[in-house]
Amino acid sequence: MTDLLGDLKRTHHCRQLRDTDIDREVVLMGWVQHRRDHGGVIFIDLRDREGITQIVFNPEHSAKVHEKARDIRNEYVIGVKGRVISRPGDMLNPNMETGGIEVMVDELSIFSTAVTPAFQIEDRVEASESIRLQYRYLDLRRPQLRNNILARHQATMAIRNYLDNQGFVDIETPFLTKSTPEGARDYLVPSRVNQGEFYALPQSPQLFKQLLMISGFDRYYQIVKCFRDEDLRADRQPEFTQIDMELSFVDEQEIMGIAEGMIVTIFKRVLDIELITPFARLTYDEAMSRFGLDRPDLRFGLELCEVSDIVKDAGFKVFANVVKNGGLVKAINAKGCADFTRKQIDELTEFAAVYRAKGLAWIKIKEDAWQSPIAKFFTDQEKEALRERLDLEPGDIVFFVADQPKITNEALGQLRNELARRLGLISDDTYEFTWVTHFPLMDYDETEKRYQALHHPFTAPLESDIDKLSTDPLAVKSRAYDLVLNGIEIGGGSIRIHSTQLQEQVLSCLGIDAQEANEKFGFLLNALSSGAPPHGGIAFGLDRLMMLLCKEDSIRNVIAFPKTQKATCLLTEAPSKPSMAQLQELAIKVSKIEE
RNA sequence: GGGGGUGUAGUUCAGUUUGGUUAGAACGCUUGCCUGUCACGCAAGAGGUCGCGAGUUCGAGUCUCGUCACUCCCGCCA
Repeated sequence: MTDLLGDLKRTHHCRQLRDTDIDREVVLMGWVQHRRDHGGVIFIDLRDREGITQIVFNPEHSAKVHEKARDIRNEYVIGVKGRVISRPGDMLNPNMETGGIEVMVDELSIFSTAVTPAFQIEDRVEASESIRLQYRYLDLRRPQLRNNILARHQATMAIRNYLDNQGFVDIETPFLTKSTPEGARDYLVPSRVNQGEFYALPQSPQLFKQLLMISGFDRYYQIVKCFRDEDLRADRQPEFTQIDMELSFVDEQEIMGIAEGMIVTIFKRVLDIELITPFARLTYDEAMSRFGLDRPDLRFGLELCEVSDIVKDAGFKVFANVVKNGGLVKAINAKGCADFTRKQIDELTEFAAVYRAKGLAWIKIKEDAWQSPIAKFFTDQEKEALRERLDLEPGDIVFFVADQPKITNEALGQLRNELARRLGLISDDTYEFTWVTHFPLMDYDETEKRYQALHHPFTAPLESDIDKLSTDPLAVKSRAYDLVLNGIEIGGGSIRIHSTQLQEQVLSCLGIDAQEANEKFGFLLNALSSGAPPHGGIAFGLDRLMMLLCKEDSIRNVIAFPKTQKATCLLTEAPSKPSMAQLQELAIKVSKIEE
């Protein structure tokens, strides 16, 4: 039989009491973290959201309460009334915030018993992820996960405060909405009232926030769930949260400034770190050239260096042919790493192969000679040019990738990150931000044989590039920008197209004719022709941002109830099969049913 | 769709390379003892479908095939 709350009123939480509270009569409530029964005196560590306080049951103080306390087990939920006392002499616990005091219990209520938990509720005990997800309510009791969720709350409060001060209005947009043909796979929701038709859950509120600008709300924001039915990763969940913003009458600089201010506020509030602004800015072309990726990690050097011009006529046909066919030969000089073993080099080659690099050429620079399978193919002149370009000194090893530009950059850019990890060049406490700007407006989809928007079809092209839309679409740069933190994209946005005519022109470039455009985005085109202010916006991945702030390597650890890699919820066992009645109501026949 | 890793007690793992007696350890749990611990201590005890299924074998946790789950990555993710 468990106790009711009765007229017990909690007076303090479990991280609150100090020696200034000695002699005070208090009521604490919480979960039993540990019980230490000495036969006589019993100690219990009482835990709540805030922390832990030691409570004491002494038979000499109250035999009846002590007797009752003998039944208490871990994770029972109890309430105690008692007096704060100082700990005797050398019994202070400097490892606990409340280690100077304890509560001598006069009254004990056991609100709930608890079965033995599937795993111990302690940070030092790491259970497997599937057992943690199955008992997520227990996992969330662990300080690490609990603190992540609390930090997330701090972050969203800081965001709401900041954006409110900047004149942003929080407006909700629909979850049951229209499928957008471009982009990720949609989650579909069948309509009962309109049988055979489906809503889509939004991949982002993109179109609605642009409509809100046209409605004149001037500055909109929303901390909002978005849905994408694609395969999961450590930093990708099917439902995730964006800090979504849109502003009228602004340019890139103003949006980036406001976004920086928001990031600064979050870091101050969550980590008490003062970030320095403005953040670094790189153009897309520069990022690709120097780092190989559009999300460069600026915490270390190891920059990429193009050597196509030096090796284009080399006896090493692999390099020469790549250059002849429009490819790119780039290199990284890993300073002082000439002692890499054959095994290490093989591992790195394998690593590069993941990103479709066909090989990884290397040269070790020794005191007297170059040691390398390919050194013999270079003339002295070419060697000298490489030495100068790559700053080659004895003790260095240099890695080359030669392939089509996309592959060369991706493989070598990833190799750069991998080398930095292996060499311990990455500091855990450094936060290096950079904006990446001037993305290409579109790229060419080889499988579908058409141009595709890199960002989305509503992104404005650079004004100076508009005339290239018809002549050289791939050369058109956009007014899009990403914010990158430590090599991870945490946000992105753009100035939008606010002219119907330009929007139609871009859509036609993307192979979407007037009729199709009208079916898919007719409402947007109509709205654009009804008085659209110049506008733009940005959206941040709250989960990724929190992952970095909490030093986690998966966003699952900053989401209260995340899904597994197969997009299931182990706690609720979603998704599940619908009943026949449900399917009939929706006029849906399922073709793949196992019984 | 593809490649890698993992799966053994409630939990975390060892054992699998080279098949062979009763499958171990730590923590947790139960019981007893213990009045100053704080990851209390001491003693005793309970606890196993070796993910699941088939196969090879005199014999399978161990070998083979299949399958399921979790996880990392590639593709995919405007």
